[in-house]
Amino acid sequence: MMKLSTKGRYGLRAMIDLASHMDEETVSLNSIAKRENISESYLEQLAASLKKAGLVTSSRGAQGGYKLGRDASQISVGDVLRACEGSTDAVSCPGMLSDAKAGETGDGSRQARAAAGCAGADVCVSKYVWEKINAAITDTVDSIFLDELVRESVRARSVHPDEWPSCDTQGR
Amino acid sequence: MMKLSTKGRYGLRAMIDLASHMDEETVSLNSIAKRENISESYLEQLAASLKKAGLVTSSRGAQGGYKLGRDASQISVGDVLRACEGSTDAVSCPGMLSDAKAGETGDGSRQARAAAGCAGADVCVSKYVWEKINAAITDTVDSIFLDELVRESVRARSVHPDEWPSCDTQGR
DNA sequence: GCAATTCCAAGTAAAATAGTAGGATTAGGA
DNA sequence: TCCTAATCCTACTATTTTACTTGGAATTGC
Repeated sequence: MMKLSTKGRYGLRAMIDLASHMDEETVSLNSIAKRENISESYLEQLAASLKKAGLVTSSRGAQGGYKLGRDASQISVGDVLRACEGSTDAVSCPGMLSDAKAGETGDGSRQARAAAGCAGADVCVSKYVWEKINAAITDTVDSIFLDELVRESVRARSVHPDEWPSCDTQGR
Repeated sequence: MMKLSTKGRYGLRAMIDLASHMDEETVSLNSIAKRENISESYLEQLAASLKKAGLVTSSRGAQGGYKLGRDASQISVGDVLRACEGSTDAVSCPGMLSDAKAGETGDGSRQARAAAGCAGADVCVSKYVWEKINAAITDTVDSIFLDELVRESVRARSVHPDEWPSCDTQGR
């Protein structure tokens, strides 16, 4: 139902946590997992994606751990979500990419394409809508950077020192 | 991964189709299903949701069918998606609603709340992000109305009379 | 009455999600 | 040099959600 999965949600939480501990040499997944109340082994998978995307670097062995791959001001929420979720598109319609699988019936007739694709009157008008939705999401997530969120979190803590509103751990 | 499901996608297609046939007395699901290449029985379920939301009206029996519940210029894409999908929120975090299930452990200590909810440093800073994403989506879908899409689809058909780009029927 | 239609409630196969499990590898420190 | 803390890697699995299908009952125009 168009929900962001835990990958994106936990991933962002982990990155904010990491950005908040830039002073430390390295941050272990174990410490993030404890602070954020997320399964460590599940975090490992996210860390792998984040590393692949260059958003974090790691060092192995004892006293090893993770660091941000670049300054927090250069990492957008979109970067994180795309790394963890694969994409931030709410809709991707085959017609938007390559014309996947079209003409599997063997002939290239209009009839065949219509049967394989969407057919009929309104055709890809919905595509026009999906593009707008995707653009709105992209614009939003690409305009928020980690440093802003770290500042926001410091502020939130000082305003409500002993109030920890429950958030998205079991968000489904 | 934050995808709109077929409910929302088919639902919008069906509504555009219906809006394009406002001249007819009623439109049967069977005819929509054929034109849009969507399973009729699946459409029935969407029709039920759309009807519940007041977006369509129906008449039973032979020659029965559906009509738009109000003028196409008064039905937004957001109306349709919310009816079909339940919500358009990409993320809904428990903390945004009632404090569901908090304190199930029996005591109301901070430790317990932290364990049940999200705990630690960044707390609900992510919430700030989710709200922005949800607002961006809402703004977008609530600013597009069916009449615009009908006009757009008429135009699209006249510009590409024999090109039917495959769209979102098997969009996953 | 019969055919076309909406309406309704379950059931179901496939896919995606949200994890777990079990180890191999690496490196710092006692 | 071993021990321990850590990343890294691959696979497995339970649960949930999705995308339908099935089988009918109720309604109404012709």
